[in-house]
Formats: sequence, C-alpha cells, structure tokens
Amino acid sequence: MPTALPNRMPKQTEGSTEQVIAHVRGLIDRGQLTPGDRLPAERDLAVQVGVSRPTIRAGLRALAAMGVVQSRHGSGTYIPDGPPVLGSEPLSFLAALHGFTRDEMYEARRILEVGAAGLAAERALSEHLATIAEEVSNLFATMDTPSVFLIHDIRFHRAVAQASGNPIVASLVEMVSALYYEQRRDTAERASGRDLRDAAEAHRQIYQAIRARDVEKARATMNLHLLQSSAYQAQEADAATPARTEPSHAARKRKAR
Amino acid sequence: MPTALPNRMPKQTEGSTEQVIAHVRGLIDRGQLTPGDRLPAERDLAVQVGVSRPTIRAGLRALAAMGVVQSRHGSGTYIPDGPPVLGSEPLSFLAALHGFTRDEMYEARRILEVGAAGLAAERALSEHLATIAEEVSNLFATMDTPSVFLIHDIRFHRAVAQASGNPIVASLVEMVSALYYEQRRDTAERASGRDLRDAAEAHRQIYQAIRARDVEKARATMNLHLLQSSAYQAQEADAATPARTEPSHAARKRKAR
DNA sequence: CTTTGCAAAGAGGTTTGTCCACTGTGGCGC
DNA sequence: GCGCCACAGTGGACAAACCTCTTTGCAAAG
Repeated sequence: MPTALPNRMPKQTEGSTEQVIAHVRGLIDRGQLTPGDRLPAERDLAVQVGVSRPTIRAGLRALAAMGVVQSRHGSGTYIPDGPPVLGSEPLSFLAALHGFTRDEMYEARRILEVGAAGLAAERALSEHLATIAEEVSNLFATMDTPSVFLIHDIRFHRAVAQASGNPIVASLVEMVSALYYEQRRDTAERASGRDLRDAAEAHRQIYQAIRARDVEKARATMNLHLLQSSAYQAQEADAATPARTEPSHAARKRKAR
Repeated sequence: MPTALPNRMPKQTEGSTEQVIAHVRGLIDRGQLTPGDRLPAERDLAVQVGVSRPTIRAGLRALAAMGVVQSRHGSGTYIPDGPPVLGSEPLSFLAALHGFTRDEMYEARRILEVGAAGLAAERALSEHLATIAEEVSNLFATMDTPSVFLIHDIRFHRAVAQASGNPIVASLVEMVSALYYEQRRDTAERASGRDLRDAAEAHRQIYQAIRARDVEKARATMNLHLLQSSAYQAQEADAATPARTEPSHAARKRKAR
C-alpha cells in the first residue's frame, strides 16, 4: 500500500467535494484537460484526489450542472467540445423563482443582441454571413408552420451572436435565448401569419445591414425587431387571456408565504 | 406479470437524479417553494421522490452548483433569499477552457453595462441613486489603496446594474463582473494613482448622467469608462510581463502517468 | 477476406448501511 | 434569571455492493 499521498492533511478545513472541483480546475488550468478530452474514471479520480467515489461523483455532478463536464453512461466523463455554452437551467430556475416577466426578458435580449449585431456588422466572417443568410431564407420558407419558424428564428439569432466573434457575448445570448425559446415553443402556434411575415422581413433587414457592414443600421434593425416581437407577443397574450391555457396543474404560480 | 400496479411504481423509467431536480422544480413552479424557504430534509425528500438518499444528494448538489439552492451543514438546504444571482463559476471554467481574452471580457461588460446604464438613467429610484453616489465617494476616498478601490469599483457597477430595474440584466452584469474581479484582484496593485483618479472621475460622470436622467450621456460615459479601463489594463500587462498567458505545456493530451 | 453477432470488460448510475460533524434548541444546574 | 451543555436533527462523507449501458475485440458465419 503506497502511502504518502500528496494531499492528506486539509481534509477537514475545506469540503471534500470542493477538493474535487478544485482538482479538475487544476487539471484545466494546467492544460492537461482541454475540450473533447475524457476525464479519468471516477474510481481513478477517487485515488488521485484521495476521497471516496461518492464524493467524486458529487463533485462531477456539480461540474456537470455547471456545464463544465458531461457524463455518458458506460463511456466516461468528458469535457464538451465545440463552442463554449452556458447552461440555461440556472436562468430558468431564477425566472421561476423570481417571476421574471416577458418584458424583462425581451429587454435583456435587446441589450445583448443589439450589441452582438453591432459587433457582427464589424467583423462577421463570410461563413457567418452564409449561415445567417441561410436562416433568413429558411424563415421565409417556413412562414406557414410557426413551430418550424421558431427553430430558424432561434438559429438566426444564434448565428448573429456567433458572428459577433466574442464567445462570451455569444454564450450570454444563447443563455437568454434559451429562456425565450422555452417559454415560446408552447405558444408559437398563436402567431399570426402576418406577424411571421413581418418577422422574416425584419430578419432580412438585419442580415443586409450586417452584410453591408453598417454597424448603426444593424443595431437599429435588431432593436426594432425585438421591440416589435415583444409587442406582438404581448398582443397574443392579451388575446388569449382568461381560463383557457395550461393543460394541467402548472397553472397557478401565485406566491403564498 | 401485471405491469401497471398503482401501488408499486419505482423509478426505473428515467434518470433518478433528474427526477430530483424535476421534483424541486415542481415545488417551485407550484409556489410551494419561494426564496428564503427551507427544503424538506434529505431523508424526507428521499421518501417523497422515491429514491435513495445519495441520489437526493446528487440532485441537490447539482441544484447547488446552479445556485438554485444552498446547503448549510447541520441546518438544512435553503433557497437563497435576496436578489437573483447567477453563479460565476461556470463562466470562469469556460474562460479557463476556451482561453477568453481580457478584451473579450471587457467587450461583453461594455455591451451589458452600457445597456444597464441607459436603463438606470431612465428609471433609477432614489435609493439606487443614493447607493451609487455613496460608492462614488468611496472611490474617491480609497484612491490610495487599490485593493479597497477595487471593491468599491465592483459595488458601483453592481449598483448601476441594480438601478436598471431589470433583474436579468443585473444578474448578467454580476456574472461577468465577477469574472473581471477574479482576474483583477491579483493585479490590482499595479494600477497607478493617476489611473485610479481618472477612474473615480469617470464613475462620477456616469453617476451624474444617471442622476440627470440623460440616457445617452449615461451610455456614452459608461462606454468610455470601460474602454479606458481596458486600455489601462492592457498597458499594465505590457509593462509587467511581455508574454505570460498560455499554459506552457498545453500540448500533451496523453495521460503520461 | 469481409461482415455479423455476441460476450466480456470497463464505465457511470443507484442503492443500502453506517458513521461523522455541525447547528439549533431546550433543559438543567448554578 | 442566566449561562452552559447535552440532545436531536441535519447535511457530509465513506464503504461495499450491484445494475445498466457502452465499447471493443474476437470468433463464427458468409
């Protein structure tokens, strides 16, 4: 039994589960763990860190909840590859807990996406422009099926965020957009054909402004688009007001302290 | 074998740990769990959900990592009270994994905080103005101690974000600012006295624009302040160490153990 | 030689059982 | 009446299993 483990003493001063997170963080900072890599097996990690396997699992579970790692049953625990992504569940929980309104969400989207559109107009690469253009055409092609339209709507805004060239901004846009999508997919059918046509046209104008490298126009068109979308949805909500909506027990959300 | 027994229905069907998260989510959506409340004890939750206690712990650990709940040893697990907060660790891990640059971080801050400053100029309440003003005076009072100056710097920007009246925007600002603070507190001492004086003056101008309800000026002064801060820090970095960012041995991916 | 099928190894997922550390509170002694 | 302390309840951690899924490689069939 080879003893003399490197970390044996500070078990009590700090939580063991934070040791796991710190250990993984150390591996990342040291460059020994990059996107796409597989982490050591839980049983091996338990030996390395000097804690039990359930503790390792607790730490990995926390990292998975943060989106840092991703466990695949039977295969291993990996660091997600591809563009950086921030989980949207925390924001979703916050929305449920604090009762964020639709207007607040659209306002946050406006701030983020207007900025992203401005950056995209400055530095979008040709591949980004191609992706954006494709989604614009997809929007026009699916105006008759709101549920599919919504998917391309999301992809358009994601593409613009990517084109901003700033991964932090792109991640934030993605996070807030996910919240919008989550709320929207249930009510997408309410959208009128005219609204969808207006929306598609608005997206086209945003694309053209970005393509023309017109920063101010890109910001202005994106701002207008989101303001109009917010207004449309408010109208829909007004139209479909009273006792009609939720299929089951998800209806009442009143606070009863 | 009779399959659908109402009495005996274990959790074989789907991931047990997601059941825990879904259960808590259900409690929140149903309004039975609001900020400040205490969750049932782990042993009780295990009975309610129908899984074992370690599974409950795994779910709660994930929720804690998302910032949804907060466990206090010996007391219980609570839903955090106060303003909504998004954890900053996920963003910190993303920064370490994908090598976010300081410029990208300042750019994200600029987009968010310029928007927040504009909203604050529109609708800041008197209490918000008072907090902002106090931090401005604190900045001028602590120009000789950079580490303390940094604290009030953070508090000023947090106060502006709060004054925006949009909790989503405030949370996002907080998250990105935390990343800045984490990187900054180690190098705060490098700041020159002149830079701190300029920074304090910039904050004062932002405050005055917000107080005057001048939306455009609030946005412009905040934008300028963050651009200048970014430039200052770039100078500091150049002066201190010509090149020191990437981990030297980030190449080896093979486990050589 | 290629393709298909399956079994074994290895990975994460879950459970049961036990003990430890901390917190809050109420009762006991002073 | 006041302060100290023990107790019950809570989260934290460890251990030893067992299960399910994925991967992989080898053998049998074509």
